[in-house]
Amino acid sequence: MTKVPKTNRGPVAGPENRAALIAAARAVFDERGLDAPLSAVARKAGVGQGSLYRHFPDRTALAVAVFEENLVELEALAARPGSTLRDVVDLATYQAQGAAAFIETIIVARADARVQEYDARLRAVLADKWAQASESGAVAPGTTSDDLMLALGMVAMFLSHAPRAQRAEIAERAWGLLGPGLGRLEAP
Amino acid sequence: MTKVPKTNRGPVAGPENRAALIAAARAVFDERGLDAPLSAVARKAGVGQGSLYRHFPDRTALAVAVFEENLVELEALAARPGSTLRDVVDLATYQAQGAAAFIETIIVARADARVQEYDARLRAVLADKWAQASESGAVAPGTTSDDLMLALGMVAMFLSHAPRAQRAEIAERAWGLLGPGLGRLEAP
Amino acid sequence: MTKVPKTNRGPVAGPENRAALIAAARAVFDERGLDAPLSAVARKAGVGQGSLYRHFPDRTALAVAVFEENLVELEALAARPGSTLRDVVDLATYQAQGAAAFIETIIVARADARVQEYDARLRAVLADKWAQASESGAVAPGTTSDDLMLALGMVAMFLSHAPRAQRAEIAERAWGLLGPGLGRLEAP
Amino acid sequence: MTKVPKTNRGPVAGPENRAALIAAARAVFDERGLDAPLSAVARKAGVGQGSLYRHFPDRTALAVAVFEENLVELEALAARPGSTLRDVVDLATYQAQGAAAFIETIIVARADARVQEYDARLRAVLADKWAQASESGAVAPGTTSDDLMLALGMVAMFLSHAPRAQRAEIAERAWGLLGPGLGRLEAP
DNA sequence: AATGAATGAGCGTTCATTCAT
DNA sequence: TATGAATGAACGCTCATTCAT
Repeated sequence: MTKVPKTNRGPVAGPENRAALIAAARAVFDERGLDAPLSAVARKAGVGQGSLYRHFPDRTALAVAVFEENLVELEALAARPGSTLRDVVDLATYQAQGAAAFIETIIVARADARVQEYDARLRAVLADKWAQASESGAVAPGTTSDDLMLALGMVAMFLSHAPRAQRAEIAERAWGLLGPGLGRLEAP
Repeated sequence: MTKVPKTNRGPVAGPENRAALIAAARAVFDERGLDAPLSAVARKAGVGQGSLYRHFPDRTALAVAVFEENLVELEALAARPGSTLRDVVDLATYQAQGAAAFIETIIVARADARVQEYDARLRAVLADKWAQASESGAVAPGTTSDDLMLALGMVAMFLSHAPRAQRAEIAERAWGLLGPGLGRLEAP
Repeated sequence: MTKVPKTNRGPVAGPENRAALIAAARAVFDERGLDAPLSAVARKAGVGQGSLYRHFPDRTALAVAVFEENLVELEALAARPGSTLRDVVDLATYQAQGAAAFIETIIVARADARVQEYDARLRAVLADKWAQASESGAVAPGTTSDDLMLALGMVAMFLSHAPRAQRAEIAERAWGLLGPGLGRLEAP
Repeated sequence: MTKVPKTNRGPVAGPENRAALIAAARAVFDERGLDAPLSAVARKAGVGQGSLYRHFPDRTALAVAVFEENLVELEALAARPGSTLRDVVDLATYQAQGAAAFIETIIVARADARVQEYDARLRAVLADKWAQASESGAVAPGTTSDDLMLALGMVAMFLSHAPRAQRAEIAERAWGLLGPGLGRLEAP
């Protein structure tokens, strides 16, 4: 008559669960749309509802976590010696396509502290790279890295509601239109 | 189980109610966000739930009605002799600021027949005006009116989630970035 | 600017509408199930909601009307010289198959005065014919016309929820089981 | 927007709730008719709406649960050495009187997989007992256990809409009529 | 620390019924 | 007299959130 609890692997499971939840969220929201029930994420991650809440108290926390994963990649690329501003923009665009379902969440919650922190970090990466490109004359005169943030925001926002299959093409066309206004972006 | 309705002003109330509902929807969604309860719209319009559903069976119908109101204005402007493509784009941008809360609804429902009809009408207005502007060399070489649709879509989508107070400034900056890629847009 | 009311053919339309409504009710309830909206009946009959209500203030009124149409036929058959009790039962069974969707309504509303009046008339027809059959020894000893009412009720009730395509076969099997308990029912 | 639930007795309440819901359903549907609101069942069971839906996602699930409770009893009786087919039929008839409000639900949903499974189990019990009775010559020649299923269906369906107080008497009269067609049903 | 059943407010939607025209 | 838009209570259902285990 001894009870056999399903599993409770103790503290070690924490980080694993966190990662599993992020991956599950990417999959679930991409498949079932932005307002899929959070319970579906927990189920997909093989984790209880309560654990989801412990790690991510709301949708915004989940979205920020996804973008932070992406941001780490982006910062790494930016730090790589030969990388250009254009490379960074291209990666960000590519990431947006894979995190489309979270974009709106983060835009809506732009006043949230966690989002603002993320935003500042992204802004810093771009500003830094922009300064480099600027020295090489690779940006349009009279523009700033804020313009690039705006452009990226527009592209990301538009991609966020595009059918997955068309995202790449749309992104290319969109940057085609924005290119002349921003500059080459390719530092030598 | 007998119902005692407060008032029933009869069928004449129909068109009035329709207009009241659209106005209420503009107000409610703008104040309370895109997923304000439809019941709030009915209440604000001073109309029963059932009447809301008779006029607008779903959110998309409401959004399309708002955009169709706007489109009539836009078609009138486009038909006015001296008007330029830029005038049309400016009006569309201005309208988007006032209908921000409906933009996402219509983008999400892009496969819906009612939306597609609206989309075709808008596309026609722009294509027509684009052809004029093209003759005067007011558009960037190699671009088409589809590029303008994309640009308008991006701007509108981005405005849709911007705080009302910043929309005008954002729109201006956005078109500033898109201008070089599209052309002057001002037919002589 | 003269208003053109759809149609209002005056009092003459009354009886026509009544018949159209009954026919529409048969069709609609048979297709869409017992709880199809009454508005669908009005629409199918090409008649306003209000007119439906004038003629038939509730579902029961509609059901009773259908059964009264049937009852007229049944009384005519019963009055025809050579007809046997079995003929009457067969016709009633056949009618039940065509009015299946109304049977439950009438059973549920058995306490309603209109239903009781219908019930009494049906009972009278059967009792009369039963008396005839009884003289010829065509009914099982110890049974009464009340037993026949019960049997008919059971068959009708069961048919009321059977798929249309199986009703005839079910009816036959059912009477096959009930036959020995009731008697031949065929007066010479 | 924080919720303050009255109580949450935790997972242990699960099985208790399930039983309470079935009991509540029996009571509520019997008192208030077949289409009593499900919320009334939840309230009577002292359980949240969501819990009702977790246990029984629709009316059919509730009806099947009730009949399965009954079926367990029936199978037990059938397995008892001295029991006759008639005993089984009598118990089923008795059970139908207590579950009257669910009968129609189950008949209407006859295509549902859960109902079909129940149906198959019931059919099996009757077929088994029928075979026994058949050996003793207790069934009418030319009939099969399918005829018994039909008869039981008719009786149950008719009972389902009979006033509680009259059910026992009606059942007796009904089987009185059906008896001669089916046989004695009493194995020695 | 993890689980997942329980909770219940709130949503969209339906439809019997009324009544100005 | 006929029309059909207006009404609004009530339903089924979902899901973010809590908390006993």
